[in-house]
Amino acid sequence: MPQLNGGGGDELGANDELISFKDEGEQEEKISENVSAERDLDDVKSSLVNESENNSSSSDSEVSQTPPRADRPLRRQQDGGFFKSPHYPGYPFLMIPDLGNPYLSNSALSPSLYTRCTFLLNFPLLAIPPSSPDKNVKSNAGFNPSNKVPVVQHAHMHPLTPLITYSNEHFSPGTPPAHLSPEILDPKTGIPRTPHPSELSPYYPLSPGAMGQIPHPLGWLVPQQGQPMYPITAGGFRHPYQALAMNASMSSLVSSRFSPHIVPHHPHGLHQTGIPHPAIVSPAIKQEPNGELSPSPVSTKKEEDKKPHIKKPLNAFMLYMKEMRAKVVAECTLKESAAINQILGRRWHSLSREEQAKYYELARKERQLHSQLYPGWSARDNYGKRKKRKRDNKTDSTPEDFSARNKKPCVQYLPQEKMIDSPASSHGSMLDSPATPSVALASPAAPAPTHSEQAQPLSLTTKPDRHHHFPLSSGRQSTPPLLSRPLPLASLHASLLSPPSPFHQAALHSHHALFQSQPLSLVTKSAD
DNA sequence: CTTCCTTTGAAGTCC
DNA sequence: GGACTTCAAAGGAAG
Repeated sequence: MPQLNGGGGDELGANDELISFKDEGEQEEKISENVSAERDLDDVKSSLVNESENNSSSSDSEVSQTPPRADRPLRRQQDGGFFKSPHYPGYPFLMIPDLGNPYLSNSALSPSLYTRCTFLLNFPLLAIPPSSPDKNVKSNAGFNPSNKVPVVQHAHMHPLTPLITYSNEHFSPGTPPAHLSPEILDPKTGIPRTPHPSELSPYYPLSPGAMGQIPHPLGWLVPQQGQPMYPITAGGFRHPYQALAMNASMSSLVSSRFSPHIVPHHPHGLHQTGIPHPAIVSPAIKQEPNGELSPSPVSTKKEEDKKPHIKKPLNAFMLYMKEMRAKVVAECTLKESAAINQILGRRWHSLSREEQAKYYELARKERQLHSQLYPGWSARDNYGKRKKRKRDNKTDSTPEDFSARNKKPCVQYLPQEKMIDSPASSHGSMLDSPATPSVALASPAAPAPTHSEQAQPLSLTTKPDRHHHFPLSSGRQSTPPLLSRPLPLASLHASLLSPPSPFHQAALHSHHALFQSQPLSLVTKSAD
């Protein structure tokens, strides 16, 4: 359990330490790679175009390509993939695929597999000279080349803010009241108390003045207009969270902002705290999506069934996924979450320490808040709520078992290579928490992508067998990953697996500039 | 309609 | 304390 910041702002210092080592070579490497990437861009483009044109008669040697859907790129442009995710925090620019990154040249992706990725075609931003990312950021802040990029963005919007939301619909980049800073409940007394400065995240070093401008990191707690958004039904509010009590005028606001799913109108829909936290998913409500919450005649349900389902707080990776999914989906025609998640998993490993640290910090706050909202909640409460997942193939999984379980053979996937190791798997996720910078510093920068992936066979399904490097890590992956259903992963553009591009770094730069007093060396370098 | 897939991390259980 | 299990999100695919 990550401890709270012990030393008031120490984490910042820690982050600085983290940052100092970071990307010294990586960023330069990226830059140089980008140079060469430009050189390859034409090839990539032409390759992409050619294959896009020809993929209707895709080669039979290709890896299980799903039938090409000519409508995909067009449709995506029409419906606007980015807007599909209302929470998408986005940066005011596109993440330009790092064509020179090791994933491109080293990954399991064949260039011929770009076919399903249309981002190059969809994002004319690629034509923008990469010389001045900052300029691009500004100049493109309101530019929406394909109606896929959110152009309306609060100037001070925290890129990660929406991640805090348990449900997208709760988030609104409004201006939170300063009094809604994370309220700390004394775990013993249950009495709200002002959080000690050391308990506040370094990522939200918000002065009281700044609080009025920057959306609350815990967005779901903060409504538009700076009003608390806890819906209170009559007598429903009996949470010790007194400081979060809302005035009566909120109910109307809440009613308009919350769907019936979220704003239950009967006591059963409320968590025992009286606060319909977005993490709460009431089974009863789920059953009546139209909002008719009339007491079920079948009230014979067990008390447990009536309990709202309090979801687990999202971990760092989940938060990252929520943010990045839309981007990946927008950049690629792939829609299968399983495939997207593989990409995201790799990109996660490719994140720098401080980038991951942000999510770890957010996740820590999530857990903290979650534990405050639901003091008695335990992850165990949700055990068994889901259907029993089929047993992991890691245990006594024999080839027979595997083939029996899986409907499709994965013949096209090469045998799992032991060395397949995602770039950052060298320790990336082992970065438990920013609170333990010493551990994080123990080994050099995560990304160092490479050698191992260079030899990686043509398969994206080769999930890094971290076990080889982290015998202490979860045994979940103790056996080579087996793919039961061949996903068209190989058709992903390698760049989707790449670490954030310099443009992304620039976004982080902007972000940090807004939210941190100290500049990050990493972005400073990248700005060069 | 339900389950699977896939990812990482947190937290739970079991030995 | 290590190994293992479950669940969190997501949405297309498959049964």
